[in-house]
Amino acid sequence: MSETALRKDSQDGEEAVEPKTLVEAAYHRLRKDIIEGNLKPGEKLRVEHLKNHYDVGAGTLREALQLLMTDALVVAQGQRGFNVAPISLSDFEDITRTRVLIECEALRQSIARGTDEWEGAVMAAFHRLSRAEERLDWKVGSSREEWEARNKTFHEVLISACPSRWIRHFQQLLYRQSERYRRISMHTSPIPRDVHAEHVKLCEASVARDADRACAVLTEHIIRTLDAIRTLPPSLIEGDPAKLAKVARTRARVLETE
Amino acid sequence: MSETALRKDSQDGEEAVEPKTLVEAAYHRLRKDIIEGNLKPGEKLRVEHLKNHYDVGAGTLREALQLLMTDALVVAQGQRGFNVAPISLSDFEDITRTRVLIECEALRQSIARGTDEWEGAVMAAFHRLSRAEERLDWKVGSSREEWEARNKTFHEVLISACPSRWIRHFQQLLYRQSERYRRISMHTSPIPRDVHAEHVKLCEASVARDADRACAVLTEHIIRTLDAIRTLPPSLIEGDPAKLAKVARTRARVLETE
DNA sequence: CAATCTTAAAATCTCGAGAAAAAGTCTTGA
DNA sequence: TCAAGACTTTTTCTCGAGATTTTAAGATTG
Repeated sequence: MSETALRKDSQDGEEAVEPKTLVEAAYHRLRKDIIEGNLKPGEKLRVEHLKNHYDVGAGTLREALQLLMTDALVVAQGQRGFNVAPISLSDFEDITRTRVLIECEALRQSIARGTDEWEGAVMAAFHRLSRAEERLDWKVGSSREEWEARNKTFHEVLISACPSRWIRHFQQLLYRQSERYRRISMHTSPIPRDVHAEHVKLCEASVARDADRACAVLTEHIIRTLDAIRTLPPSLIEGDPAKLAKVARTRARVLETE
Repeated sequence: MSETALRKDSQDGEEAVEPKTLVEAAYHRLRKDIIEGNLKPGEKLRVEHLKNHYDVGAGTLREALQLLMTDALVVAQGQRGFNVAPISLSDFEDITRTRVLIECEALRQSIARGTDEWEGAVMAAFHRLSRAEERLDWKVGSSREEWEARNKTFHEVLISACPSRWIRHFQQLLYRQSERYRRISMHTSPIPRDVHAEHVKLCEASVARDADRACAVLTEHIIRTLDAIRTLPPSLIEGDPAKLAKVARTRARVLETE
């Protein structure tokens, strides 16, 4: 159904289980399109058009949409259908701050209760991430996707020893949200940070069981993405209602004629 | 749709807006029944039977169920339908600990950024809660419900000055979860704590802008409910699958013949 | 020209029926 | 007595069509 920590099929590190139902499949495809920006923030999601594009019935698509509300990637109001959740700088600031709170707590718990096996998993994930970072070319999509996946895995493994299901659930929610913003910064931001150095320090501090230092590094790490977004032109981030409506209209026509 | 902080219709303190659609109505009724325990934890939710009871179509009920997954009150797996989210002592411990983290952060932010108007609202909510506590009789349902509502409002107002939508969202999620457990302790627990004294201290510290003390009191306050649950016989809390299946069966028949 | 009312179009919401899957039941055999 | 397999029943999942509401456009009036 979803890989959220509160649900049962969540122990996969990299890839989720096979969707068993059309609703799940549509849910995953929609989520991907929203996070990757194929469906723009604030855009109206017309069931009539989308059902053709995703090859499912109207009711099925509606259910997938309802499911996406769980991740706060889709919003709905009364009798006026669904919209992609809008984005804004203030929202991203909120997400970032809250993520610092949640993820640091998760890391603290993980460091406190992690076993040797956990340390090994951290080292392994770090190593795989390092390899991906070595051959990372921002202009090549596949390379970027590989890094993205391994980065996610690394952060997940770091807090995998956190025993709290709710903390992990919130972490996933916020990470997924921030993914949307990171996409924007990756496509446009010209300042390549030394993420590798940050990962090194984070890995070291964690395995050394220095919770305070690890959290400090992690906080820095998370906040830097916020700074990268802050330098972007506001037009990319702000959800101008008029512009969004136009985008939604044109997009709908495109999907219609496909 | 729901009063979650992330959605738009959330500024009502006491009662939500009128449901504009059948899905919303079914969602609210189902949520009420789950929180109040009319639908037992772990119980199977058969669409075929429930749609009669709630007087909606099958698809409509399915959508309401999907929506309830947002609040983690309903779980679903693959092709095997929906279940009420099970409960357990360890889950409640997790909820409580996470709630302490979230709610303290919310209170800190609220105390830091609250205006005089906020102080006034806190005093007002506290006063109304005190009145309800004066005439609180645990054996009278209406009195208990009044207290429950005002208690919720008081805690909501306390953190209403917290500017973070996500923190407020998580707070509502966790509060709603804990409501299920509190119901159990209220119906059976014989140890009436002096909640009023706790509320007094909490209110005083908050208005005095003493964040550290307020959080300490709040932490105590939240954890005490956990202690109350801990004294209960495990049978009330544990979700025995076999027993639950039986309960589900009989309950389904009851609904069917109604 | 702006504002309001009327009319037409599009989109949402809702329902019931049919296909696919799971669970339950019964028979058969060791 | 227990286990395995085939059959039946129940339940879930999916789809398309009709009713209701929102949105857009056009006409009318001050």
